[in-house]
Amino acid sequence: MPTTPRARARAQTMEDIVRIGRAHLASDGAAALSLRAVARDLGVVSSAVYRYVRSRDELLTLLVIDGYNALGDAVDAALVGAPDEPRERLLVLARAVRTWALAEPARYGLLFGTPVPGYDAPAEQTMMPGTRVIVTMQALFGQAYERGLLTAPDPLPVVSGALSGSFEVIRREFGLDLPDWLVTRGVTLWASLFGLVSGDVFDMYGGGTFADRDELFELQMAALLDMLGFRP
Amino acid sequence: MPTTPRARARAQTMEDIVRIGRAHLASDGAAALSLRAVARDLGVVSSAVYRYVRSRDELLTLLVIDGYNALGDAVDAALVGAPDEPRERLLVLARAVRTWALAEPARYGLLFGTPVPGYDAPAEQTMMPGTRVIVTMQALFGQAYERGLLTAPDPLPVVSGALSGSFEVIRREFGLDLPDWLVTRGVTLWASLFGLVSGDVFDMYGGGTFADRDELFELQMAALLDMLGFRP
DNA sequence: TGTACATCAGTGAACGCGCGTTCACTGATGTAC
DNA sequence: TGTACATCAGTGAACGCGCGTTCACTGATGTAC
Repeated sequence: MPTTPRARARAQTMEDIVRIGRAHLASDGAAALSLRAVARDLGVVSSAVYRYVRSRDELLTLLVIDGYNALGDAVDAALVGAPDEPRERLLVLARAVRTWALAEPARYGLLFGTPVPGYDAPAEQTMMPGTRVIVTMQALFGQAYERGLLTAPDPLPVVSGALSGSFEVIRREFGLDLPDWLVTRGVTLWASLFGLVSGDVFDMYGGGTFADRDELFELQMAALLDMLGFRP
Repeated sequence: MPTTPRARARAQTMEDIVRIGRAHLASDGAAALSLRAVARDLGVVSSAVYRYVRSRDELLTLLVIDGYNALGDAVDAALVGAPDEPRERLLVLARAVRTWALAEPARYGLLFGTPVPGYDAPAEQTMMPGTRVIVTMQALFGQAYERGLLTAPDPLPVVSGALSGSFEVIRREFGLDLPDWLVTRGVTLWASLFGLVSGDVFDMYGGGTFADRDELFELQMAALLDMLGFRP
């Protein structure tokens, strides 16, 4: 894509900045991310970084987008070889999220942890990459539903008109025709999955409480997939 | 308790330091918490704070303990007036956690969000207050089980010897006799609850995605309590 | 193909600000006789 | 009850470090004629 040497050098430097930023995120956390430190590692005077990045916040935004895409790519890659069976594919997706999060705790924290004080991710830029995983999940909910793999709760939960309207917007956006109860349970699964993963990554249970966390996660996911409506 | 004027003044100043620290946590985040800033607000020269607190990390520890206790107190207070019905009491507990978290996002983030880089909470001091809510939950699981309100999943999940051993330790520590499947589902409920709450507090769904988040939370909790085994 | 001009990456100094922690000190409060 | 001494809260200066951002500048790269 970049044609002239200068343009190629620029693209390379841009990549380097994000890579170095990632490393600083991992070692010092998002709040301590500093353009001066990035410049030092880049081997350049601090003001030079401003040729590439308008401000510290813009670098944070680049890292947020980079993180969402890395997670999305990891999930997509894991699903490529998975069997065409919605429950199994949801499990594969969940495992991929957890594995990525455990391997990249700082990036995971940037995306799903405490917000960075004084920083608001610009929705126009982060929305698309930020919804990749939930979009994939929704599609799998749709498949499971169409194939009759899900049992509706009995009695059906009562959803107010206002909230049902929100669900309708989601249905239209994703072009999926899921009933209200499934949207509800789907968003419950989604939020719960991030609870399980955060519990592991942020070490919410004490260090040695559970002998085998991988196994615990499998059991937890099984419980949550039952909750979604898969017949046991 | 403190008898001499000097001791009373000391206790008061200690309280002030924690109170000011809480305010800074809320406005600037844990990573930016600074003893100098606390000293400024306390109306005292920066080195004076070292008469009360050994280091910045020690102040963080005080705030962690303070936070866990505030959450524990909020939950206990909510349960005082609640009916003697395990499912209802679990709902009340969950609502209390969420309400507290939404009212105190910074403190919630300190306890359950991204770890503060370079800081490790000393387990000897934070363990006790840190487990208050889960201990209360476990007791409610126990009550529900004894009263026959819960249906075991069928088939029962298979738990390895190692993990079952971890469950046994928990059973002994809390003096409760819950079967493995219930410990599993209990810890799933616990982690999922914090997923739902984090989703709300850290704004994981976009701002206006759901018309009524309180209602959504009720629906989500209903789904999770079904998952635990309450007959619908 | 060669020249003139425009673009751009990177420099170095500066502004004004923040931080944690140590240290020798003063003066007030508490205690033992 | 009074005095001598010990304890302790708070001061102010200092050390050595960090940060984001702006600005006028040099020298290399790219482009239009």
